[in-house]
Amino acid sequence: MSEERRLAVLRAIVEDYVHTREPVGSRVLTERHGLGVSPATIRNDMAALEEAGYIAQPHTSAGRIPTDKGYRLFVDRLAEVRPLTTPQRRAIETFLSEAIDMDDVLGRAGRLIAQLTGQVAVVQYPSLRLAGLRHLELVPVGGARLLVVVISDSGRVEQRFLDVGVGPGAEPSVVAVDAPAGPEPDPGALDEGTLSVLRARLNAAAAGKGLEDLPDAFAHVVAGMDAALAPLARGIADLVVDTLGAQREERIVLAGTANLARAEMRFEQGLSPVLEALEEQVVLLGLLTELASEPGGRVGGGVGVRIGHENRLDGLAETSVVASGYGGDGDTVAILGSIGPTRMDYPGTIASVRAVARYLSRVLPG
Amino acid sequence: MSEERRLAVLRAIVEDYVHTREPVGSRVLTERHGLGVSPATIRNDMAALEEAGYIAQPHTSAGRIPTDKGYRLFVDRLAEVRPLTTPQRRAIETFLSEAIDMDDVLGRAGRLIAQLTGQVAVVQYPSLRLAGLRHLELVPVGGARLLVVVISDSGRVEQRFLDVGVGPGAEPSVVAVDAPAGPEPDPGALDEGTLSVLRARLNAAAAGKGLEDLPDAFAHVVAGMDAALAPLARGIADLVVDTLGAQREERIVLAGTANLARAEMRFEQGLSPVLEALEEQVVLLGLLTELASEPGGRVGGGVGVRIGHENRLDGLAETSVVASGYGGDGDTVAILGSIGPTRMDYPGTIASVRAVARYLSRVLPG
DNA sequence: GGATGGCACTCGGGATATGAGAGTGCTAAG
DNA sequence: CTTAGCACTCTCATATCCCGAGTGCCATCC
Repeated sequence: MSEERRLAVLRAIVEDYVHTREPVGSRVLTERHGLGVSPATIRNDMAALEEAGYIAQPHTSAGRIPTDKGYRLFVDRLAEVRPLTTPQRRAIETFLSEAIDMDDVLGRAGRLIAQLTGQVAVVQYPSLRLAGLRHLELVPVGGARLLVVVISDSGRVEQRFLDVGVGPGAEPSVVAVDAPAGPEPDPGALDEGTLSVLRARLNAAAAGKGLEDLPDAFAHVVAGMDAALAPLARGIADLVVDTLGAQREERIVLAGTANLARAEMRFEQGLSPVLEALEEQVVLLGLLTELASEPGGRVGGGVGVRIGHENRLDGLAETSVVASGYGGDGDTVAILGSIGPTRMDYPGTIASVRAVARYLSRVLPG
Repeated sequence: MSEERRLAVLRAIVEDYVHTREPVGSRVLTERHGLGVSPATIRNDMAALEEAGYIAQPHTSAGRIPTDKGYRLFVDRLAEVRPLTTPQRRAIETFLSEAIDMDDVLGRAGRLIAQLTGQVAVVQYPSLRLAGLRHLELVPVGGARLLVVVISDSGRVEQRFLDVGVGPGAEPSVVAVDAPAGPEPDPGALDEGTLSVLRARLNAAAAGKGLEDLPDAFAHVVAGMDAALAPLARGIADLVVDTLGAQREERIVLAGTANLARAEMRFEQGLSPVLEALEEQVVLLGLLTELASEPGGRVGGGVGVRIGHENRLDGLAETSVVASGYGGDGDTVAILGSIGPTRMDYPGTIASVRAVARYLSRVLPG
């Protein structure tokens, strides 16, 4: 009862099950994989594997299927890395290099992963790097609202609404819903001249400053201002600092949700829980972050794998997540990955995720 | 065999079927709706309605279900408008007014519609209004790429990558994939000084100009430039004009896809075709545009309804789309809507879509 | 001691039969 | 024009059966 053969049996079970989607019995195991022993022998090994919790049978007298634990062993020790083919790599590079802007890059990355893996892809927007302010633009928009556009040195662009006339702070209060449509005579300080002054002073104050120096620089500007303008200036300054300092970016893009409905993806519980989990972007984001940052459960190349119940989310109990960080200079600024049934092609998925992550890291603004 | 009663029967069939999701027979029709006649009478009416193509029976001796044509008649002439309750309106306003920026507004609008209708929501990003250039920012990003940020007078912000060192034009060519990661010594004209000059001149040239005057203004700048810089300047100028002039914005956001998997939504063909159709954003966008712009097939308040096969998309043959334009000053700048099974609550869906569209129109930068 | 062949046993799932119920169309009468 | 009665049709749910795949165990062999 050699240990190696038992592992070989487990690998064969995983590969066969992933391929056929049906519980695999001792007979087909000996036939389809060159194990060189009889079904009876395999049965003994399978009994041992089941005892150890690596495989299970859906019901008595059916074939065996791998458990989460079995997949885990497979991923950690048995899976052979299967690098992408050169044409595949080339296709990735071509497709991504055609992107027109950042949104497009991430959208394409998602579609790419979805297509390569046949599963759902999830791509997190890169967090705003801690970087200086490159330009601040103020645009008045309908009513008493101001659009504050922040462009950082690293090339990130963020927009925020600011309700004027109310107190400063990042949380705008409820806008008056009864206000007539269209621009109205500005009650306060929204005329172009004022805005120009504000914009010029704030930009000048921020020029060349690092993020840590911004609050002081802005405070100076605010202090040297008319009493009438000071509150507005302070509101803007706070908003900018807040925006630049916000570490995590909450947006993620999904792609390939249609793959969930494909016949290959029969989930026991149906796909409602999965779809619901995918819509809980905040939770999903937490999962990804956790996954990318934990030292354990990772395979080569910075790719992390969470299998079945290892995901805390109930909705993803029947799925596995393969994710990798990506980012400009080797440090992870965001995460992207693929989500599919636990019965997935792990080597292929890992290779695809890694390839796209690497390419993104290379091409993204550092 | 009064005409009104026949229509009443049709209305009752639609309402009952929408409610119970089961073919409705003559008996329950008389019981649940106060029609005041016997089942036999109803049967005669139903025979006539079937003859006219408004209803059909899934198989002999089952109840009747409305056809697309039947729904159409219902929507056009029989549906009673059912305005939202005041608390509902208030919830919409509160939830949307908490949005932090444009992305957030549209995301919230989508989730709102999805939740109100229990269906899939689709929200198109507003097209870039034809407006002047407010500010142009140039940020060098890793390698030979330039990030061009365009802020228009109307508050729209667009970002585009531009590969430098290659010809001008909006289509960047394939970036060299073998380039080492990280910033490299700029081969051409990407140093800060040069960029400052370019930015200053281009911004100055554009100040106060309308969109139509931009090309000329930029051409002047380019003409007065060093031969070394002229190509880059022209590249940027072209990109900006192209970006501002692009009429249609391709992005849309979806929300509530999880609703598709709910038990209430059993589609004959399964949901694969639906999910696939939803992923074809370009086609979907075409559908929405068409829907919002056609004069026919609209009900009150600018809301358009497409029922079943009226959608050209095969994947949406079993679904109806309820959509409305929205936009700042009464003119439609983008579209939003809800997609669900043809057997949907039309009055409720129409009311929800209209309410959100109206609120967005009122609150969005004009 | 591990590998193998034989064998009785279990169980899921497909095919078939059956019956109940809902609904219809038609006809004749009010 | 409406209504009651009636024979007919068809779906769906239930029950039953049977086949085959697969197992566990035991005796045997190398």
